[in-house]
Amino acid sequence: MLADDLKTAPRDCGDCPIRHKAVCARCEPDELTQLDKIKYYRTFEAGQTVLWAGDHMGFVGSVVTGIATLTQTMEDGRTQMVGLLLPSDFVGRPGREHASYNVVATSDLVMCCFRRKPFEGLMAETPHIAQRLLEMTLDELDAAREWMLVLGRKTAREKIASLLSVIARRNASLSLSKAEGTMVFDLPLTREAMSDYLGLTLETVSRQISALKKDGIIQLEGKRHVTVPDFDLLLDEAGDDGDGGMLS
Amino acid sequence: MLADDLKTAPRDCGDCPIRHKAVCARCEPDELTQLDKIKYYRTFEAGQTVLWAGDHMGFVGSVVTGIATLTQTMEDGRTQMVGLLLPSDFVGRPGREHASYNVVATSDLVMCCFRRKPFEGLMAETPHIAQRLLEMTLDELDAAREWMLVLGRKTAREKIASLLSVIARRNASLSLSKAEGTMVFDLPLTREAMSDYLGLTLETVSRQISALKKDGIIQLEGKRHVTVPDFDLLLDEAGDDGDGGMLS
DNA sequence: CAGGAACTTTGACCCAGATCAACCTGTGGT
DNA sequence: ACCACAGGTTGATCTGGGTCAAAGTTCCTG
Repeated sequence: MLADDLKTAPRDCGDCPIRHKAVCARCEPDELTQLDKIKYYRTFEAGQTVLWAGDHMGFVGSVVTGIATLTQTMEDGRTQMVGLLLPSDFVGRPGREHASYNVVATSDLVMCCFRRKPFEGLMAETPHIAQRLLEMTLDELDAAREWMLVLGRKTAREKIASLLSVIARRNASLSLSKAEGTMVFDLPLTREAMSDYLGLTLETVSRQISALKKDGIIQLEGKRHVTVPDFDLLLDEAGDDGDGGMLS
Repeated sequence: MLADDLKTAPRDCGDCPIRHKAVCARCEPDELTQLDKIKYYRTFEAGQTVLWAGDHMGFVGSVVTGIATLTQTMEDGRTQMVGLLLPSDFVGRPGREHASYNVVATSDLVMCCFRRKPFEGLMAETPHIAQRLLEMTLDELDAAREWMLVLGRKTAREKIASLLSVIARRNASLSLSKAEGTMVFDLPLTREAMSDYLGLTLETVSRQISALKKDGIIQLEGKRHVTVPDFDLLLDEAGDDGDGGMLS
């Protein structure tokens, strides 16, 4: 299965599914050629740790397919997820020797990696890369701040509804459809991972999901497959104002 | 008093107290001349709102002196601080028409503003500005993620100790001294602002500060002047591992 | 197809922090 | 000098979500 992934991993940037969204999105063909020289693919199985906080980082890179989590842990084991890495998201910080967070593959994962030193050199010469990275970092900062409101001020039910609406909205944008009306998707996270994202216990996550189901806000088939009959109802439960946080 | 601030505001970038830390830190003299053409100073009194979320933003800029807060509010009034803006911190997002957060001056405030459109143009031509902004944004993202752990997983006492240690550490870095041993500083925030930062009520903030005082972790003169006899003890209370989060 | 292991749900109980309320303290205005 | 008021403290009580415990589901693996 890993061998399969390696075989099906894009060899050519032209075929790459994240070509227009990743850190290389703005690159011209010649810049892409440069990047191509220092890139290589790595695959990870679901559950595998990509990086431990404090590890030396020889590379930076982009998630091509699959999902990974960025987590921080206290000595006594309390864990907080601080980022959810989806296809096109960037891992690592140019100029930084050591990883700041744990990166764990939640599903099978393919990453497009660049050796760090050459990448930093390329970044200094190629404004298109730095520009795109700035834009992506600003987006991540907005997402992190949005999440601070969720963590600091929302109730357990609102937290769950917020997470579901984020996942639903992202799924819609992948399939190029609007975030409205009936929506169907699969949860990419276990109850425990959700609890780490939301600053709750897994029992509370389970209870609140059951409650939303009972109230008809969502429907469940199995543990992971979710149907949202009316997206606006879900947004009401999340306590967000109407606009859905889409500012520009 | 406002007139005073205006008079004492630096007219020349050479004298500017944030020259080596702000978004202009990397600029060459000629680049600085360009920036100088589109810059102007604005002052705000303590308590004044600099920007409302959703406002049209005609400018971006840097905090020169004073302190401001970045907050997000839900319709029912629940408020979460998502950033604390200190001298040299940047306000606004290039390319974004409207403010995403409320910006409120916590103390009297002087800002160095740039008209947004010309600034965006300059950024495209001057890699030094974009480079520095990327670096600053990555630092803010790290700070936001650190705060997600505080909000999601720490107890009230740990939250207070975390906030105090952040403030103490920052004060130390301003006075170029090490963060260790006995430290003395003033709280730049009201109890209510602290509660908005930490996702607590102001009563809980007050109680936990009293508890830390009773336990000898801190001493108080008046409401704002804090003495930390042993910084390591405070860090223990914050639940942080020894390293203090200084990764690079 | 039995036996696990990982994940999930549900119930009973408890407690940290919220809420409601009273009072204290310092500062500026008239 | 007095008052008003913003900011802060402290007490009493309540409750949302945590903790502990048990059992149900799904999916492997032998």
